[in-house]
Amino acid sequence: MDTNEYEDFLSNLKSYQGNPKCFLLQSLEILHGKWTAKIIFHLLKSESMRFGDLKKAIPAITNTMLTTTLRALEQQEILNRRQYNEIPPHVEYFLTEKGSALLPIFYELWHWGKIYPIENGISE
Amino acid sequence: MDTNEYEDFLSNLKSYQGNPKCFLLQSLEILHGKWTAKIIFHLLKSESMRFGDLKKAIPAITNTMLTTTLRALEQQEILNRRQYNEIPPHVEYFLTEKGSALLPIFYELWHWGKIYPIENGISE
DNA sequence: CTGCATCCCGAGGGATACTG
DNA sequence: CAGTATCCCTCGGGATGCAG
Repeated sequence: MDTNEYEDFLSNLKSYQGNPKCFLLQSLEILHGKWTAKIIFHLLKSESMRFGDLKKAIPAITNTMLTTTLRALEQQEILNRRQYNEIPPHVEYFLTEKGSALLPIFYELWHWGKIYPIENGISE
Repeated sequence: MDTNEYEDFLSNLKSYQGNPKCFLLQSLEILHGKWTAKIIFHLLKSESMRFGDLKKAIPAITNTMLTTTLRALEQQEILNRRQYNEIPPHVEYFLTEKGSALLPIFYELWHWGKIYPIENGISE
């Protein structure tokens, strides 16, 4: 973690006066969907995954939601779609640089959750 | 950022095989509400705030949602409620240690959003 | 000032079946 | 294999009014 950068953040935080361009809250919107984080999570550890791989990794997700979420993430340039023109179809999804840069956020979330575990554990 | 801790995280990430106790995704649930992050955000910079202060800081929120979100955060021990038995009523909200520990997550979100700004800026 | 009660709405998400 | 097409429904959130 860059110390100067961190100071910058703190001073920005303190001086915030309702500024609409708030990086922080915008970033959070990226992760808002029910499945968004799970998909990014699996792509962070696997370089690239096919549609079916993601379905296997996240059994509860439906085709519709997987497609919808993937499309949304693609549009936000979090991930890319690589299509091989074969029969049967073969499509791979992988994080962009922007998507991979989410790793530190995931680390901090993990770290926080480890220190302050949730009592009412989430079942699924 | 602790390097050993980070290595731990990476190895956990790689070896994840559908483990239901996923700190990462549980932590994310904390921030899911529409107003949750905004409230924490304002408390991070102000030590303590009254109900009315939060309403002024987040004009778009309704009484109902402010109350609901505050109660939820209180139950999760993110913040505490201090009530002064005065007329008129006087209540203050402030982050717990657990709540304050969210700061690094907010820093990383801010940092990421600064590097990769969102084109279709969020209006409000 | 700080909230609760009530009623209401729509978007986000789910189920199922079908296709190139 | 990798999706579309439809239809359906829950529930998170909004509006308004009242109360201690």
